[in-house]
Amino acid sequence: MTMTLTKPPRSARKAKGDGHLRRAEILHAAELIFVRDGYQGATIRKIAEEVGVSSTALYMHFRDKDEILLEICEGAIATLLASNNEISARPIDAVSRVRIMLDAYMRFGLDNPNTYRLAFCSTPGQISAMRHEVAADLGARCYDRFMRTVADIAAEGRLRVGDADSAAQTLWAACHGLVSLRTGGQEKTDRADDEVLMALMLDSLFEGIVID
Amino acid sequence: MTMTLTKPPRSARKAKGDGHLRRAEILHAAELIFVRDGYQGATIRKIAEEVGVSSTALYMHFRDKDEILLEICEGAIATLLASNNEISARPIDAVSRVRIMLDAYMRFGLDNPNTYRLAFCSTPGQISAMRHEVAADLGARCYDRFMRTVADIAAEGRLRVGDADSAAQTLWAACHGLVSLRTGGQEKTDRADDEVLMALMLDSLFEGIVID
Amino acid sequence: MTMTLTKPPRSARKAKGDGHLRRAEILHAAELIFVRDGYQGATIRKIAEEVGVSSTALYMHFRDKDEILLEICEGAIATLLASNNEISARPIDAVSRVRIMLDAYMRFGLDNPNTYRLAFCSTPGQISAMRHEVAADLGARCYDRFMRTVADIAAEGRLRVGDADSAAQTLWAACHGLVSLRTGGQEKTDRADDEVLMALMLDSLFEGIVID
Amino acid sequence: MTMTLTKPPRSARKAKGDGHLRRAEILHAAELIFVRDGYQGATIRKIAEEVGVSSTALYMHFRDKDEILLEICEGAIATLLASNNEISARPIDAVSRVRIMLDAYMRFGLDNPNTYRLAFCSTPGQISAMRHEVAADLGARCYDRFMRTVADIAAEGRLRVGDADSAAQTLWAACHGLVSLRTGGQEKTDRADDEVLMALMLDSLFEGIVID
DNA sequence: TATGAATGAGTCTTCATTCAT
DNA sequence: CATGAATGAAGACTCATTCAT
Repeated sequence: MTMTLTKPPRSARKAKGDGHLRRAEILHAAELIFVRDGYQGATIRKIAEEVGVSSTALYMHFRDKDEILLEICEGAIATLLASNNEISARPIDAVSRVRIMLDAYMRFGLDNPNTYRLAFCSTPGQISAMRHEVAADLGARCYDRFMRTVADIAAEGRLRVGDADSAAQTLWAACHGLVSLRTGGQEKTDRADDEVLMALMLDSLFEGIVID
Repeated sequence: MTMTLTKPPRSARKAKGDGHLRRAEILHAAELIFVRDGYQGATIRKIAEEVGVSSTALYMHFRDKDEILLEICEGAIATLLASNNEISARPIDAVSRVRIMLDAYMRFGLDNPNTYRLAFCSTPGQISAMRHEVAADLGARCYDRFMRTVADIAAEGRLRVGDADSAAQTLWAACHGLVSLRTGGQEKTDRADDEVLMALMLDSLFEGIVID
Repeated sequence: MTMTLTKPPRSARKAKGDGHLRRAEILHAAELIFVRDGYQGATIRKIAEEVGVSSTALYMHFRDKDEILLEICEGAIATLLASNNEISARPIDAVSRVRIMLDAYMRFGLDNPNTYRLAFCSTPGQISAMRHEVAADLGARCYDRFMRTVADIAAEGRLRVGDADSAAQTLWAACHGLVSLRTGGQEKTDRADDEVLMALMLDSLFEGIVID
Repeated sequence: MTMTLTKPPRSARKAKGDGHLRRAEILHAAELIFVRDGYQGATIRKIAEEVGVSSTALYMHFRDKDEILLEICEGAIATLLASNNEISARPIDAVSRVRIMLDAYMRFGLDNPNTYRLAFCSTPGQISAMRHEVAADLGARCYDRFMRTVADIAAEGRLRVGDADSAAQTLWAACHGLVSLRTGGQEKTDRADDEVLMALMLDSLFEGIVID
């Protein structure tokens, strides 16, 4: 029921030499800085320094700062979309599919905390509006894929609430919260293991945390 | 079972004379700016302008920018701590107390979205490390209060999992996720109402979202 | 028939201390740089260095770079407008008034070459469009004052061409050309004196340079 | 008495193979950019893009940016020099020759506004000093040719002032002023036609604008 | 001959912060 | 208590130019 979902190396087709290597390098460095210093704290200079090139060099590969950020977001969301598409096609019952999707979602977040936080914890308005649409569209399709699977549960009559959209949002939000807290660095004392928490989260959501 | 928990208006009178009034005024203005312009968009100058004084004046009352931000966070967390303390003292069963705590927590977040995000969604490193400890400490006590109440459920033998800490983290994280998504501005289409989602979240967590 | 017309010191009413002194200092320095390095070559940094302050300091007195440039232009044009207004009110014949205006115009240009070139030799589009209107309006009124005086000549039936506007533009343009060349640094060999050229220009324009 | 004097189109064929064609192509493109974006707005990159080659390629043909600019200026001035030489050889009276020269001069400026402004309205210091000499020398010969023709008028005893140099500078300056204003974009309202102004300028200069 | 990648210097501008008053 | 003036560091971004290929 679990599934490891790490971001692919972004297809480094080095046919034309190494042009795309630098691009990937920059994206990687940018992600590192984002975790460390937050969205706005990730300056062009810091990223360039991390890569080991001059600030100017970044502008050869990306139009502006937002393009870097957005590309990371898009990559993350696209990965999740692919994941959701794949899982939704599996010939198993709807409840299992939803659980697996959520599990994959959380694992992705915990495995790629920087990318995750950038893509899912940043306020819009921090990114250029125009480009934001692309990411928003991908995200919408990603959520849609998930919501439709939740609707399958409803179709089986197994949903405690009739509204598939509400149920989907609730489930997604809960898992998002787990990743968000665990990757936010808000170290609470005596933290249980990620695995335990993920399993408990899914169990709670589907079957309840208390015994009647 | 619900409980509205909005931060008090912090007495925004423009009356001169008392130093503490000015301090409160500044905090109030700072919060407004946070709502409008986000974390890093809240500059000292904007805050000063909102208050109607010079930038320099802020330094009469606060050591630096972070101190303002941190004080707001502390206020938010302190409010929640008070809430948790009050609820935990109610002569009702543990499950109800936990539900009410979570409900109050979510309402607080949705009612004070930017204060919430500032306090609970910002990465450390965005705020001066030293001062962060104070907030972290308050947050820990806040969480502790909550966790002990969850432990009460366990003591009643009604917890599906023995580990109260894991359960508490899971519950808190799920509710945090809801607030986080709803206040993050990642507008998904066709959103159900906040009230519906909050209720559904609690029901799902406690009793499960699917029917066996 | 001549008239010295140097820019006034910009009314340094130092009632409120010395706030306006810095402003004047900056304007003065900016003018110097403009002559030396041209319009776009006059950077904020160079101006600040000339004044002896940091670049940042300029922003306390001017919103942005264009505001500095524009203020200089406005001052120059306003001075000319005042000159034209004063001369047009003199109780002498129209031809004399026009000659004196042109004379004053050329003298202003030769006495304040930097200001002059900035105000009259820079292409629009080099300055923020919005602010440009103010200067354009002043310039229009300045020209209008002149043109009306030329129209007085026409009313006296002494204009070789009926169209006062064309005549006015021609006269103005010719004198502008003299100032432009003499202040442009395009040192031609063996240059006669400014005084000689100015007189010759006016004589030629009004009575012709050749003898029939 | 008029004479159209437009710069030749400089053979903008894209055919590869000959180095000199490329050079001409670049000069042609550079002129286009000057018209569109002005002196400093004409960047190497824009020029290269217009030509359809990389920025680096320009350095195969020109030492640096100034060399391109300067070559355009030289071309312009050389064109004028050729014009002046041709006109000065015509078997007509000196006054006519001077009028035709000035007419050709103004037409050249109005037909090639940006080349003109580049060559005749830019302050030295905007262009590398060393290279400026070449253009200055050409300009001097150009002016010399003109001045000698004015001297012919003086030799005929028809010059109102004995000093041919002063007269030549005055005439040239006046016509320069017309072109300068008309190409500077300082749009005054209700502008008469270029043709009218040019004719009026020449008539005024030679015969006077007022009637005795 | 041409290029993609890179760079250092420089552009305007904004920030949090300090100091003399 | 408050301020106007000032500043150094930093922000994103552009430019002319170079170098290895």
